[in-house]
Amino acid sequence: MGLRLYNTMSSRMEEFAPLVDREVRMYACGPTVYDYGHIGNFRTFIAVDILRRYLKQSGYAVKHVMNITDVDDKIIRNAARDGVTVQQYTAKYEKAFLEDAAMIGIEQPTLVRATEHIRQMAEFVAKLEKKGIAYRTDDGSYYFRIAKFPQYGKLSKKDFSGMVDGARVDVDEYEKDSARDFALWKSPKPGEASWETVIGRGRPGWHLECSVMSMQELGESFDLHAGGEDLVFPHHENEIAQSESLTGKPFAHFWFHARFLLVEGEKMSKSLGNFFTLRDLVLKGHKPSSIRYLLTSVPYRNQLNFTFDGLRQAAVSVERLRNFRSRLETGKFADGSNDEMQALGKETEERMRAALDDDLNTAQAQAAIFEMVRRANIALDSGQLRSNDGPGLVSALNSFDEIFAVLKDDDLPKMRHVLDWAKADGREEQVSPELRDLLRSGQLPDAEIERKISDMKAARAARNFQLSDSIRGELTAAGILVEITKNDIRWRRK
RNA sequence: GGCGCGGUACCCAAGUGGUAAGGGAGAGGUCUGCAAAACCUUUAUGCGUCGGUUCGAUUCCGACCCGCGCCUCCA
Repeated sequence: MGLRLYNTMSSRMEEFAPLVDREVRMYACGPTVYDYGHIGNFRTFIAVDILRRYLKQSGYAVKHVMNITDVDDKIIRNAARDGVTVQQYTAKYEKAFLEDAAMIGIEQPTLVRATEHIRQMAEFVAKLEKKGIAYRTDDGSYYFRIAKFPQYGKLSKKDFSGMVDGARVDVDEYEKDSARDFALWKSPKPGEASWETVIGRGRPGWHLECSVMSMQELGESFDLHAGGEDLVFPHHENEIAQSESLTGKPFAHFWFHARFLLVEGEKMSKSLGNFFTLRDLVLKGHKPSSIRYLLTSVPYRNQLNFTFDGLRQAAVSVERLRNFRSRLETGKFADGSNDEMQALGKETEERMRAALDDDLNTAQAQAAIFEMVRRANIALDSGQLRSNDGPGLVSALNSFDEIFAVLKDDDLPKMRHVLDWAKADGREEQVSPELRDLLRSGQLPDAEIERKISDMKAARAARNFQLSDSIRGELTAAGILVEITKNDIRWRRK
């Protein structure tokens, strides 16, 4: 039993088998760094991250490459507008993107940048032109001649066979042989960035960069290519056309596409006022772990409705898991072992594996872990959980977290970092009271809290509940949650 | 218009030709000095609507209604 994935190319589920045994070469289309990343972007990147993590957990060596699109029309225009270089313009957003990705638990792939491959892209176009597949227009732009690639449309299932080739179609400023022919290389515009290359001055088309960089890093044929569903056409279709018409070999074997998310039931857009960057959400006081959890809770091929209610629910779910782990780690159990608990850990790991093998069904994997938590909590409550049972359950939790990455309680420092950024960036008015409130709990040092906790213990030993409660009140006000258990007091930050 | 996806309890959401995972919320309860955490009970004879196939359909087929995506660079 291995991983089965939906392949956009074949429109069906397929057994995933890499070209080279035990090694996966995958390429994911990354961000265009012209602004801060929004939650829609991160849904896709998290879906790819889940795939990457699960491949690793399944024993594959994963070579995962992602591009940073640091040159495109919008970037060039904005840079020209601001009077800075393309590099100066994108540096800020690339840095922000990488910080955000790390904040939300995305493992960093090997990064490749478009601006560092301009020469190779021009050479690629030159080769295509030599084969008669690319052609130059009077203004110095280059286009891909779709008529030369009969399979064009095979990924997006579009039929271009009825197209009349050679009929000259007028498309405002450019002269193309066919309206469908797409730009490989664009001629320079006055006042905007361009590069001098073997095919002349200009700038690369967007589709070209992914073909060139993926094949350079992973070879002419590789295992899997990922991106958001919107990239199926034309971006990925064009990559296939460019790459396969040049090499004559199959390009990527699996095509992995993440579905768009909705926000409060509607497509996210600035005009609807439901457009959120990751940083917007943190400034509203939402934890990165809540956001990650919510984004992983619906399988990647289903539409996910992102709501603030859902975000709060996700926070509670994560809390439940963290509480459970803390119970396991800090509790004292009688010696011995319990057969049911011994089996539970293994059973849960198997259920999670079966769920993820099934086209990364994250919802079912989560259901499996919660089932375990409930059953183990019952055993904990009744004293049936023994000292030898802990490790198996912790191991299942760890397997879960290798994929979902929400158990580590490091939200507050991450959120503080966003707060600092907001201050430095003049966005102080966007900082919500909720965020400020939350971050206060980080201000009391551990030693101070421990001291108050031992005061509480002393007061309780003397049955001075009034004093104990007032100390607890102070801690609660400072954002510290205090739990009194049978023979101990546990605390954590809100 | 062409191609594709989906409509499951108060909310989010998985799933199956044989009688509905999981999470959240609400209500009641157990435990507890109180609180928190945890646990228990409870909330869809029902899975958009209407037909059909079948011993049996939420699951397959058809029609319709509604939502969503792609169809010139938005993940």
